Amino acid sequence: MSIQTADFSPIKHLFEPNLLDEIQRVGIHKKVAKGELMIDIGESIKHIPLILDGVIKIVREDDSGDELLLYFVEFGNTCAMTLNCCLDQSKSEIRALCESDVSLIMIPVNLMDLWLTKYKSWRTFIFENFQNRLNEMLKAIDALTFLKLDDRLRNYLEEKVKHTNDNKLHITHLEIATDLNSSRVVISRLLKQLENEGLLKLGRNTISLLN
DNA sequence: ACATTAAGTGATT
DNA sequence: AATCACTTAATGT
Repeated sequence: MSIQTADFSPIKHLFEPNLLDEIQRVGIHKKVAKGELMIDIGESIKHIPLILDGVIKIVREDDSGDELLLYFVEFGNTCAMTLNCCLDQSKSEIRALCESDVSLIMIPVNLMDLWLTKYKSWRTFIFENFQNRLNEMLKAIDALTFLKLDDRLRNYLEEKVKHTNDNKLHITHLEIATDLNSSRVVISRLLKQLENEGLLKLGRNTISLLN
């Protein structure tokens, strides 16, 4: 996939013209299909992803191999954890999966430092990203420690709907359970409860949010 | 028709 | 809230 076919409009306003030129020259445009693994835990990072379109989900894994959803990354953003890894050349602490089809630009890591001194808009972009991610992370921690599972489930569903622009979600109870690091049975019961409260409608492989 | 996968249920910790 | 041990229902081959 050549860089020329990439639609830059989502990030156009973020960077100064000179930088945009350079991004166009050195960036590699990639399209990744829904469900694909982008970065796995332990992988070293050679490129910084700039997301043009789509949503990526960032998960953490515990010792027993259970996944826990940390947050989503949308267009015009980068994953701060990735940036983190780039800075000290360490291995990835997280796993990145495509929540939808994703279109992105890969920037070689070595340019990251250079651009920090060279372009003001790049600095702003990086700092803002760190800020955003830090906030997202705080939200994730809050949810984890202060919210009961049924509240977390509700948040989760809301966020899903926001990302897909469709209040009919195509997802299984098991998938939700692994995202929230819970068990399928519990999720099924909570969902049933929400259905009885009239908040949603359940089907096989689908959950329809009502309002 | 049979096997596989998703979802529902009661009991137990 | 989690786990077990089922059952039932929907789908794929």
